Amino acid sequence: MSAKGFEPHDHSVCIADLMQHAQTQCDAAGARLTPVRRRVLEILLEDHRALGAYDILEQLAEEGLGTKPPVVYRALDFLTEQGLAHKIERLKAYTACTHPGQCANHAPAFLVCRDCHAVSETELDLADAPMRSDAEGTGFRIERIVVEAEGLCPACQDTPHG
Amino acid sequence: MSAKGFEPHDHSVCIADLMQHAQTQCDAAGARLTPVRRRVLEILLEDHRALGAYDILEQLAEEGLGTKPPVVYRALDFLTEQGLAHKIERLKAYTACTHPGQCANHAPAFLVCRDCHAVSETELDLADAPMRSDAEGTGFRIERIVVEAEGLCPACQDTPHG
DNA sequence: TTGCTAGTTGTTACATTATAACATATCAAC
DNA sequence: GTTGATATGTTATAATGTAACAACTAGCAA
Repeated sequence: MSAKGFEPHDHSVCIADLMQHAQTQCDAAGARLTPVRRRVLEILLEDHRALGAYDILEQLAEEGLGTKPPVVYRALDFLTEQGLAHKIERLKAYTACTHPGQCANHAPAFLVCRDCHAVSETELDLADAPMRSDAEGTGFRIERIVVEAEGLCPACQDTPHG
Repeated sequence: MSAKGFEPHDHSVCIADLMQHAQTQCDAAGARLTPVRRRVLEILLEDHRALGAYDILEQLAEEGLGTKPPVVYRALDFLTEQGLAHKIERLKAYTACTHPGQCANHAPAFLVCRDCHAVSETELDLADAPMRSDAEGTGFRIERIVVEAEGLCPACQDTPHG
């Protein structure tokens, strides 16, 4: 699977696969995918979009899973630490990882629709990261790379505010 | 302390050049580099670092140039629209552009020290942007690319919290 | 069983970042 | 000097995020 956000696919299978992977990975890591954490991941997976922390919290509240900001921020911290979700810095919003288990030599890179916040994720090979040579020349030690391309997804080019 | 690519340089010349360029560019564009805007740019240029909006505002306040958030945010909006400053999304902070006039076919890319917030800017050729092929394949229209490599600058590798 | 430990959740309170909206002032052209 | 556009001053509040501590829970050991 490459950038799949904007391409049709069987999304229920997509969700099931990623939830399954999440459970497996947490088991292997000795981490606990508790009800809140699991539900936050499910909410993020409902759509390939970025959601604000308070949007997620609203859903949790409706379902009786928590009403205060720390609840959702802690779940998001857990999920991002496990590599199961990512923050889209540009939007201050969060999205489920669609390339789990590929974080070793890769950095996630995103296509982000500025209109509907749809997100498509691909992986960037760290070996040929753009500014790698600059970093090496100056002795800067890169730990993490944020790559976010902002623009309009196909749907929003046709019907803005979709 | 200054870091242009984290390399030593005559920073007073660096500042003078960039201020001169800013003035020229604003004149050409029919934009007004007013006292507040000019001063904000100068503050950003004092160091090759990213500063929070409220840090800048604090300086403006000391100098009697403004005390309320909109003052600094409006100046920053102006400067970023003119391509004279950039926002480092990852830090919610702002830095002066060190490659003015190169925004046509290039996207700025940053090395950002997570410790001292020093910033080094390079330009990325949009033609070989990482996710370009993905975007073209799906019909996504890229308008802007955020590239921020976070890590430790040489100085902070030696003396954390420098 | 009891109680310990580590991790998770609940809650209060607050910090930080950012913007909407409207009044006032200034500039630049006519 | 009037006018229209642009810039600034100000109030108020929105949106995002965190520190700190109390309460609960699961797993485990005595």
